[in-house]
Amino acid sequence: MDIFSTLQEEKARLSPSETRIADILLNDFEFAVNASIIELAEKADVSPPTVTRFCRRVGCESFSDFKVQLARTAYVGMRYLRPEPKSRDPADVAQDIITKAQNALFLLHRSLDLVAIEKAAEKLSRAEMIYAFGSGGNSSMIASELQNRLFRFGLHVIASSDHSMQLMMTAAAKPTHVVIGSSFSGRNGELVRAFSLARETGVTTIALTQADSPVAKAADIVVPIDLAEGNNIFRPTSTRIAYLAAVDILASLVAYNIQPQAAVTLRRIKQQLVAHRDGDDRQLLGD
Amino acid sequence: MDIFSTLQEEKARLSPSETRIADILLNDFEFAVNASIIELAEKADVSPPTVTRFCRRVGCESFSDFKVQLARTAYVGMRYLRPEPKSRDPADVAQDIITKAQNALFLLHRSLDLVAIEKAAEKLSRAEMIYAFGSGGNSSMIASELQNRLFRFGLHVIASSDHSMQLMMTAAAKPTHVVIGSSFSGRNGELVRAFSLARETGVTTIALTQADSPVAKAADIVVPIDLAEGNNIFRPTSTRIAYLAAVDILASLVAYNIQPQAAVTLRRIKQQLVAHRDGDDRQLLGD
DNA sequence: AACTTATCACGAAAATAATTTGCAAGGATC
DNA sequence: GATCCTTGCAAATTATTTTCGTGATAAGTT
Repeated sequence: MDIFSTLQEEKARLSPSETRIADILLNDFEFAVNASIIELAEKADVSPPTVTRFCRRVGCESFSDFKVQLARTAYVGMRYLRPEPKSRDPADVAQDIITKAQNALFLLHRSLDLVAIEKAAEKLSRAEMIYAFGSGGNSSMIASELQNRLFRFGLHVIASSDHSMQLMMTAAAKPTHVVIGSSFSGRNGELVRAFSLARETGVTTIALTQADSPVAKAADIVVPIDLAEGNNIFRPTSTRIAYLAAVDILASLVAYNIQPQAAVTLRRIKQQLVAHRDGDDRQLLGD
Repeated sequence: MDIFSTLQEEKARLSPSETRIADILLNDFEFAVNASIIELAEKADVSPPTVTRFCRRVGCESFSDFKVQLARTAYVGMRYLRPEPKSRDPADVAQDIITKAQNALFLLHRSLDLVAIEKAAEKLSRAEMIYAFGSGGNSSMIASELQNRLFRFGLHVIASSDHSMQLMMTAAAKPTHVVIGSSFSGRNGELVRAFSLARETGVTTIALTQADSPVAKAADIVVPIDLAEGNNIFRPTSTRIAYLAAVDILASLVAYNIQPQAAVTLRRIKQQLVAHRDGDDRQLLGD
């Protein structure tokens, strides 16, 4: 699929010469994408045929195919090997943040559990009422985001970041309702409690959280979001961007599921907005 | 710098044969990155040398350099030319959303006004009080995000998505305060009013919005966020991801500006959280 | 223990394929 | 009609792959 995963998997089984080639890829990637097979071979102290064999080994047709694959994944998939921003220069900070965000999306995409997300979309589409829970700044944003996205399709959603309210709402929920909760850490004890309560009443629960975490274990359907380590805890945005994208995918699937109803509601919302603004209908739905 | 910008710029000056090559790149990009120079030449109905010349024209050393460049930018920078998701299959929907999000980040990075963003960070760092305004679901999220990020550095921030409150707060603001507002459409009339009011009192105003829009014109410092067309108005997330990344960059710069103070506050917040949870201190700051 | 035999990694050289260069013909433009 | 640009042809160059053979290591055999 992509070279770097393959490299990771195959690493152990590589021969000494091949290992030297792999090292060059990891250490001097810029050189590797621009080099010809001969230059690469020389630098790795191997013969060109060995390079060709290496390419085949990691799943490419040929050396040129290999270079294309390399260049393609590297743009997003590779840079996270780069540690912290080089300097405090705004350009570097920006570059660093953008790269990490793109990388978070890349990793999310790779690890996405489509079956779970489809199942979740299915449940949400049929829900008579949806409760979106989350706390702590990040997850509360995801909860409002769920509300913001789903009400547009004519679904009934209420978001809450208030533990007590969450419990009361869950207690009042019926089996035709759905509770969906987000927890970046997976250790939001109050959310676990709400999920357990829901389970007693037969209310379906969906969690957007780390796999195998307490929150995940308490939910019926888990949409796992596991990003590799290295996310600076003081800079949560890249993780959050991954969550947002997951919500986006979920909401889009829900929209497709309930197409006609969603279209009508969206059109009405849009008419309101256009009338309110200056008649420009190419603008986003919601400022 | 990257091929697609060059292509955009050069497009008009290309000869007929070169135009045919360019068309293939745009229409059948997958073919183009995998093809050899001969295959590409055949498909474009030109001779291989013409392809080589074309590569030079768009700023590459050679054909292979060209392919690397192509593969490199294309992964994120190109796919937005692809219209809608190919199908409703979850995998396609996910791929489409991730690609668009990455692309939004790519475009943001390219068009970022670093000078403006640095100036904004400067003002925010020194502000005695910060008001973060935004409405409409998307921008209100950005406003809370600003609050969520900046309070962690020990700054005094209050976010509001309520027009009347925004006006009252602005009226009460002092010249040492800063008003920062977000508007995706740039046409939030109430925000324009708040900005104008602030200007009368000498309060600095910062806008995160489309360049040259009414909101932008009303602000002292504009951090323009202009993403190319083609963002489905029913799916605002990719635009919002760009805004979030912009906020992230802004907040990081502010953090660097006020380093010691920020570090102290962050540490205290973290202690609270760790004590409250199970002592695991590698988790994100805020769930 | 010594001797096959098989297997594999690897490089040299040959064969093949791809890419570039030089040059000339055909058009367009002034 | 002169000039410039575009383009393709063919040769030259360069890059890549294949083939084949060597040497090393491991496994089996006497």
